[in-house]
Amino acid sequence: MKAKASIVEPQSYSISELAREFDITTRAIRFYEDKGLLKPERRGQTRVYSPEERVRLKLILRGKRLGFSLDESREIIDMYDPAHGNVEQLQRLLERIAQKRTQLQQQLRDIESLMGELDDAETRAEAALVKSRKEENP
Amino acid sequence: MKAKASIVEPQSYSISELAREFDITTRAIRFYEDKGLLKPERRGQTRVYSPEERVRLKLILRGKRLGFSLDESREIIDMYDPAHGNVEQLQRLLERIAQKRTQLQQQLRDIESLMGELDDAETRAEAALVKSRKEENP
DNA sequence: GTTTACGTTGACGTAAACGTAAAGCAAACG
DNA sequence: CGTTTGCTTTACGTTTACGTCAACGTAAAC
Repeated sequence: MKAKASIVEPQSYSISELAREFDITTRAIRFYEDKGLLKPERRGQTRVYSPEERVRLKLILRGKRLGFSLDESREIIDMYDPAHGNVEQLQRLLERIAQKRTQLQQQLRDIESLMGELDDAETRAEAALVKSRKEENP
Repeated sequence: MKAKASIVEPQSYSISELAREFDITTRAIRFYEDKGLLKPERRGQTRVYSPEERVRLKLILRGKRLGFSLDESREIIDMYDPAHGNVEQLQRLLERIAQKRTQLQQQLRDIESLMGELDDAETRAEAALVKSRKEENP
């Protein structure tokens, strides 16, 4: 029993719709296609994006937020699709998954420490602010 | 009562020592200096790095792991130093701290979801691997 | 005394990720 | 019918973050 909300997901998107939604340029979207990360259909000349393509775009942008290159994002996206068939490839896939996980764990640690330092910096800045206000209003 | 370990921290480092330690090139280190992220002293012509400069380098590299540009890393590093004096600057600093925190929280969410997806992908890949092995050894 | 190691300053090259016109087609509007 | 709107391809430009020589200095090692 899946209860869908009353907002129906569009079955297709234009390039400028996607650009507006994600606040990027159409140039960027075409660039991702050039690099093999997107493969929209064509209605004549014009690009038509399916909901699946839209998801791929979201994954690309999430990758960017995490500092991934487009090649890295492509690799990650490729991890979702069917199973790459043979044993060797599957083992390489499992290795890459493990590597990515390790990298993400490092990023988690980096974020934690940076968060702590931001807290400290904030504390000092607030203290300095109070002091600064006193000096300006003695 | 602080009990220091028996390993004494060097009081200074050469550029190639730092390059080896962090597995980067001396070219990169000089580049960071060009961009104003490092300011080593000089013994004659030669650069001499204090432990503090070494920490700054570590912060730069942590920034890179989080996908920050050098400009962003410089901003973050600048958040640590004395208090920038006047009220306006302190308020801008507090704003930037808040912004960075928001960004890091987004990164945390991104990592969480990606971690989950890696788990799924791993599960599927392992299943496909078992199946693939059976087919090769029927 | 010269090879070897390590350092220096240019200066040019390059890969990634787009930005920015330029020029053209195609439907839709007034 | 002309023009605005939206899309297309082609192509050169730009920024970031270094890589890669080249040519030179200095100092220890053989």
